[in-house]
Amino acid sequence: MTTRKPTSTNQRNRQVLDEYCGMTYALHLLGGRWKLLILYKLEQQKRRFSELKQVLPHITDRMLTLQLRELEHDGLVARTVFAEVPPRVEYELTASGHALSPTWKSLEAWGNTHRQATETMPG
Amino acid sequence: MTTRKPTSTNQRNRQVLDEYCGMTYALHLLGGRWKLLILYKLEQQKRRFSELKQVLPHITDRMLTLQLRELEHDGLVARTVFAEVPPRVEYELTASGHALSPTWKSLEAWGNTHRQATETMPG
DNA sequence: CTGTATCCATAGTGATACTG
DNA sequence: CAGTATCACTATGGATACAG
Repeated sequence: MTTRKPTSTNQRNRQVLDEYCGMTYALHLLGGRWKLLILYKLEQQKRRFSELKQVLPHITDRMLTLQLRELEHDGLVARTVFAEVPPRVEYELTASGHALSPTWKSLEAWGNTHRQATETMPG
Repeated sequence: MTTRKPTSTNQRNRQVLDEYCGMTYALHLLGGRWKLLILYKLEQQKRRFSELKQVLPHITDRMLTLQLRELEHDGLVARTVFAEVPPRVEYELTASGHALSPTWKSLEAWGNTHRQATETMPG
């Protein structure tokens, strides 16, 4: 039975999250292997589906679609379909998406600093 | 065979990460359901194992131990064992752990803002 | 070109019982 | 008190084939 629902990732207990802060909420929106990377690539410029695949070399069609859908659902990415032949779809960040910039700059800075501080660690 | 190694979470392809930035590196150190919460609780004050269990009501012994070990291994948390009876162990943030404060304040702020902006969204 | 459907492997998490 | 061991389940991610 199990009622499989593979069309959505990160749909864990929201109840648990609600007990905590915006931080945890944010982490769940951003969790997973690809979302931050996608956001990062879209911050630079708006891109088409195939362009995202090129700048995210290891991602599969399925995962890109899935992650993009969730990002769209969560209001971080806007999707524009052009009624053309061949079909064209463009993705770009919303205001909320762009508002994340300071955060991940901070996170990136911390990551780099901490990485250096522990660079002798085995991989 | 599969060589099960359940003692460590978040040990995915580091190769993929290396292509990217400190942000992604940081996300892998911080990923998972509990780490940010643990860090958050430890920033307020140093705590014992049982005290952490109390402030993290839904966590299991196993997960708390696992996450704490990784945090310790990654240099974010310091563990102090007191040779007493009954045993006492205290956890506290390292300098690197504390250095994350600005980041998660930023993330939390974004989370709260975005949450309000989308609060009409269905759960 | 931009996806969707199906099947599958693995990582992450949790429940429970047991130990120094 | 502060863990460890074992087993099980679910979510996440991936391969491949197919479709509008």
